[in-house]
Amino acid sequence: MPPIQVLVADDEVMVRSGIRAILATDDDIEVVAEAADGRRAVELVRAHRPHVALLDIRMPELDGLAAAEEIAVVAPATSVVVLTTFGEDDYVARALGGGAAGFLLKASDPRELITAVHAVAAGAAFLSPAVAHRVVRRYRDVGASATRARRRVEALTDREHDVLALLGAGHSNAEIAKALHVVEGTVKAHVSSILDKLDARNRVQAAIVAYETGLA
Amino acid sequence: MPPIQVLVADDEVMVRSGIRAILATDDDIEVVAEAADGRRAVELVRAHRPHVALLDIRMPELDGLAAAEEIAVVAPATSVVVLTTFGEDDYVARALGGGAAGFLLKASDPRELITAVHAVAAGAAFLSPAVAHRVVRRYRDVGASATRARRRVEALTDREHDVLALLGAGHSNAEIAKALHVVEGTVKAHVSSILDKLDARNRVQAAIVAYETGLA
DNA sequence: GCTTGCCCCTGACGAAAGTCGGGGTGTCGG
DNA sequence: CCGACACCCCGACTTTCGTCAGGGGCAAGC
Repeated sequence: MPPIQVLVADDEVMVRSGIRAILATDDDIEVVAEAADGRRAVELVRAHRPHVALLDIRMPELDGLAAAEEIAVVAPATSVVVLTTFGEDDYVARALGGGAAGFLLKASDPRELITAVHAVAAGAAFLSPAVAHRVVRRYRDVGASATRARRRVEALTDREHDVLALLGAGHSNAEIAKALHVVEGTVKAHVSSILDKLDARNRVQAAIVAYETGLA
Repeated sequence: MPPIQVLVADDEVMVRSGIRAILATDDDIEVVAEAADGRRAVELVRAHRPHVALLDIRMPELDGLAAAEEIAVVAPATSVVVLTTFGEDDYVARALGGGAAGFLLKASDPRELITAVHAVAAGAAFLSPAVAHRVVRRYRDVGASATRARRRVEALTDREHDVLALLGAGHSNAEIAKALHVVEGTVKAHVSSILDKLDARNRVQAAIVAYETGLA
């Protein structure tokens, strides 16, 4: 098969040549361009259409995150790997949200770099160990709690569902009553029943359940 | 370096030998054991301590998900890759939650299999393209709302933070008062101030903010 | 056709939440 | 030194919640 074409972007020459050297050890990878800032990286991606773009976050002009977002728009076929020193949570969220397929720490084993390039070139996601933990944990937490909560919510009647959805959005009983065209007393009774079924002691706990199931 | 030792578990012989054949093309990978069901897979992992365990989800005795969970406990050094036909959301959540580091679809390019083994052996996470989308999307959504909420929470004082955390967990003012060793009136005043700063009309809305920031 | 059970509705009443005004303390700039 | 300010604390008052004890409709089973 044809080699994987890669663009490398980092403001330090040393780092760029280091990455080049590492990637050179793999026959299937070819570095086709280098950029010292984010703006130039985007331009070169437009020109070369590489399979993979390796972007440092800390770069002048346009940082790696902003560059990743632009690349996702102007060259969606190019997979972006974001490279950084720290696995800061906000960075990870923004990188992945912005369309990056990989997130690699500079402290990683050089071989990970090669693996990551192969992975994202194939369309998969690759996350450095330290980063992977957080993403997976969060994914699991959200998924697990949602599943748990969903089971309890299934016991509710249709009307109670309606009430819970509004309750979970932070509405008062009076507001819910108006929305459902009943008097407040009715809503209170429904809420009472909901609390009972969800095993909640007050509406805040019920709201959390609603929130977890995506009702709110 | 020493080759990556791999265990392959699938109830069909054909699939196992197929995987073997694919992995054989990589010099750094060595299949050290095969299992036809989950129970046996766990036993063999205990015995061989391979670097990577490749588990099909659909297996007799113990399915791949349950096996992955057991392996995470009895042999945490072994990285698990879950292999399946469909990227069903519940499967992904359970697999990753159960400690799997990789999730691969059988429809994938065979080369992904090799890349995935390398990736998880290095401690990273590897997700098949289709699966990666979902995980990343969810991660981003959660992260985005958390970031938004976090900004508002920064305006709170230390004490208000404490109160919000307990409030978000569904505790009553009386309970919060007891926990913080103040009288209820004080807590109410704090809550009032929190509602003001968070632009919330009642404690449920405040709780949602707390929940989004991970305070609760 | 009657009972039993479930759902949706309602009003009254005690309990919790939220508002308001205010007191004490520490810190910072005039 | 002394406002001005921010934080934490408190109690009295009003509003909202949550519980309790029902009534009416509707469908399933005897």
